[in-house]
Amino acid sequence: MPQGWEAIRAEVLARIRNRRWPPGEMIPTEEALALEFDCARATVNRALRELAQAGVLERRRKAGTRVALLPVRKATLDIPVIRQEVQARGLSYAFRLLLQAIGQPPLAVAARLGCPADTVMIHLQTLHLAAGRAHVVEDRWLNPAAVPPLPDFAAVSANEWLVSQVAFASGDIGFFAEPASRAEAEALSVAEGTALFITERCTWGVDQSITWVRLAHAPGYRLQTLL
Amino acid sequence: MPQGWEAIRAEVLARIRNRRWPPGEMIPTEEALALEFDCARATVNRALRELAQAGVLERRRKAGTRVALLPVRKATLDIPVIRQEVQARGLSYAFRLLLQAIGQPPLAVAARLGCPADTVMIHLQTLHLAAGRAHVVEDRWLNPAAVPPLPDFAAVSANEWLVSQVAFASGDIGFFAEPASRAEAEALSVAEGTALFITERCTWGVDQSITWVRLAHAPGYRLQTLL
DNA sequence: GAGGCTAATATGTCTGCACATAATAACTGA
DNA sequence: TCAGTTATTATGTGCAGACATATTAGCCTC
Repeated sequence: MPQGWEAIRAEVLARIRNRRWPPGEMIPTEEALALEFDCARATVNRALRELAQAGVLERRRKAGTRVALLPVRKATLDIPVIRQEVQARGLSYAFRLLLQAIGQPPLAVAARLGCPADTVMIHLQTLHLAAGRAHVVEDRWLNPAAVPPLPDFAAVSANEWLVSQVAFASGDIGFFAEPASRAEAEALSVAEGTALFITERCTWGVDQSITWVRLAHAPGYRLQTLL
Repeated sequence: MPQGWEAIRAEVLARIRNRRWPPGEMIPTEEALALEFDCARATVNRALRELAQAGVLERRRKAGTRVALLPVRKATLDIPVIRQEVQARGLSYAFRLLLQAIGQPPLAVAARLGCPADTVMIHLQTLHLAAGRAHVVEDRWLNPAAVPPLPDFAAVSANEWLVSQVAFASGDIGFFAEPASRAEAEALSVAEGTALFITERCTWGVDQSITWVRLAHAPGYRLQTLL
């Protein structure tokens, strides 16, 4: 007899996995399960809620709970600060500010951030090093109106400063592959056109855009997570 | 005065965002917040638990709750069946079975799955089409001992059949960029060496490996999610 | 001081109950 | 028969209280 909501979650998951409750099937009500497991309905609710959040169950009021037909697996990615990511692998971290300038961003960037094309922004390029070798090139456009007075970006990386200093309301992130541009190739010491893993991120405050950033990872980089 | 755990979550988040509770700071105890918000401690608990799960708060028994110093952003990716992903974009879906064979997998694949190098597995290669154009090349090794009798993979894509027919206990997924191999280039109708976005996935049952799969996405593919 | 025991405390979980909410099922009348 | 209304029902949320558990802070001994 399972006890505790985690045990109940495990038991329910086991019944799904061994097909006692096959995909698409309705499972008993919370009340019935509470009776079977001899616990409060709230406990069953907690367990089933977690499974629904993981995409294993589908729940609807009144209709009840069913095993998901095509379980949409959900993977959770951690998006750490680059320094943490490098140091977590036991490598030493360093960075070099390649460029700090002021100007109008490319149209694509302004459009993506949803701000006027003639907005003047801060342009930063930073090279992040892991164990002394080029790891990531960061290309960033930053809306000066959205952030507090700037620090010295040669002393603190924009990547890290923003995360700890500027709260954002919403954002999105995309991953794709692209051949290395000439500048990226040079910064990463690879041949132009090399396949690079790119991360592109936009963040917005409540009523204004904050920053757009593109991270070009050195070959061999792999974004990995458990299912 | 907020009411309901979602309102409390929003209020707490607002206080963090506007720096009334700055990063690293301890926030009041659940009991104190329950008093302030005039609700039960369980309600506050629910709100804070969700924020902790999102990486915004760090909680430890007895020590209390503090605002995360470097909020590890967590992004949740949906890993849908390819057919669903294509159709969700309003494109027609089709697939072609390129290869079905039996043999020993490459050493790297066997090692990654953690099974003996001489295990005989099923090798499948499938081309997935979106709106009639090459979208993804799927290269899969499947452990026949782990799955029920096989269907006709020319009629049902392995990608979809597995998800709905075979339960797995654990798995991992990785993303990276790689130049197109000759075979991939041919299947996707691109030049050899083109930068491709690769998804690689392993899944295991309770006591045996199930499958290893590598998806090579056509140029332009972008894995996107909200933060 | 250093090391180890003890008490205090914030969070984690559970219970039993209540009411809210959404969605289906049953019923009703034209 | 069908549209519209009402009743039913499973989940969603809330409350108050209790005990469990992990950790810290303080104390005590050496």
